[in-house]
Amino acid sequence: MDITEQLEITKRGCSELLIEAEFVEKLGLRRPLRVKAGFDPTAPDLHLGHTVLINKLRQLQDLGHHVIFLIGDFTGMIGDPTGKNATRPPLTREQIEDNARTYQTQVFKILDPDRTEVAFNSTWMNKLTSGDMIKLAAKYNVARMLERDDFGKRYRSGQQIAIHEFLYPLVQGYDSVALRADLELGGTDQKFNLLVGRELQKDYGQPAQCILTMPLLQGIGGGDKMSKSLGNYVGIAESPDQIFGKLMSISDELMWRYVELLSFESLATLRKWKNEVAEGRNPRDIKVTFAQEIVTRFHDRAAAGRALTDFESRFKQGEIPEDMVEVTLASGGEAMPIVQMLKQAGLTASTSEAMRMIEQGGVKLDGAKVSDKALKLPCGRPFVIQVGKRKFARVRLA
RNA sequence: GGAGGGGUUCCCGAGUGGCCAAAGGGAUCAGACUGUAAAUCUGACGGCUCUGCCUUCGAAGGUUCGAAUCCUUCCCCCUCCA
Repeated sequence: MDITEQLEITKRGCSELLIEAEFVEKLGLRRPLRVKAGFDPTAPDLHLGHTVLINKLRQLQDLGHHVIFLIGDFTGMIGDPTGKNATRPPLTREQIEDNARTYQTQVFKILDPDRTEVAFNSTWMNKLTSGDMIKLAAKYNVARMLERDDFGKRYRSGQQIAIHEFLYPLVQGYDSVALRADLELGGTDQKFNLLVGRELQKDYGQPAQCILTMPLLQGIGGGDKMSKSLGNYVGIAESPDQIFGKLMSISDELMWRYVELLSFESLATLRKWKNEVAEGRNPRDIKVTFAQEIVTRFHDRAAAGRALTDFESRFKQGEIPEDMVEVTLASGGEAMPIVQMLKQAGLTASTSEAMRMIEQGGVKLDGAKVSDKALKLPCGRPFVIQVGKRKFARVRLA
């Protein structure tokens, strides 16, 4: 593939490519480039936000480059300095290996296992002597460290910076030296650390790696970055229905960002889609195609098909989904107030919320809106209860 | 070590003795609209055996008919100086 095309694919969706001219030069070498990306060894439960970077690795892999999936087991002892959790309990060897395995099963849904080298930075870091460590530390100085935004802020505001935190960027940089990386990928927040790698490689007499930073993916609500704690994420281990439904709920505007960063459709196809939408095609169609692609990636084509038909019947035609949670509640043979059922079936967080939902007309029983808060339901036959648009359960009293 | 400022319901943030389950904003949820969405509008947003009752305003005590608001002790955070 010609260099211009490779460059375009590499830059797709990225935040920055440093330094583009150097990268073009490296491509001109006509050999597989060594592409490095580091990952934290803490418990990995990946969501689509994490996959932005991994997708990029995949694209580079498809271009014939050599991807090194680096697990920062040594760096994990330091913990990336965020100022928040400077002291993190060190992981045991066992935990790290366990996490590494989980990582791989998830990551290899995207990356080609045969063309991916998995490395642990403890491999070389544990061999460094104290003397080597001092030599490494001597390569950088405090003023430069303080250029890192996070360190700078903390320094100016008088918050503590532990000495070992300075080692984090150095170790990460040294990894690039040890791996002779040609290109390192990271989130935009990693820019500083990635640049340290460049500097250290020069110090160690190697050509400096190029740097490709990827933006943080926004959550499904737009706005904040996707994160588990904000609840605006799409986990790659989620069910086809969940993934599909969540992706369909994103805004039209955000959809383009998602497609750019998450889809493997070619840039030409993306341009075509945009034109079509500009000419009046319903963006919904694009979203369906895209959501199908993602479900297929983490499950399979059949699951994607099912998720779609399920989704259509549920929302478009207002029908209830085929498979829903089935709950059996013990009532001791007595009829149970519906608010209790809603709570006990996990459809609402409390009976108070159940009351509110009914008041607001958000509760349906066998498809009919419930308006009586005091309604009691008898034992025996199952009821299909719906709360809001998305929550369903088939509940039976025993 | 010294001086000062704070800790309020998911978050930010008002409230300085009763009208406070606590303003306002954000987030979230429901309803309408729609393309399932966004935007917009409406409403909800501690709990319960729900026209009432119970528990919340860093923690524990105390004053008072009555406290998020006053007092005491303790815990935690921040700013400035050394």
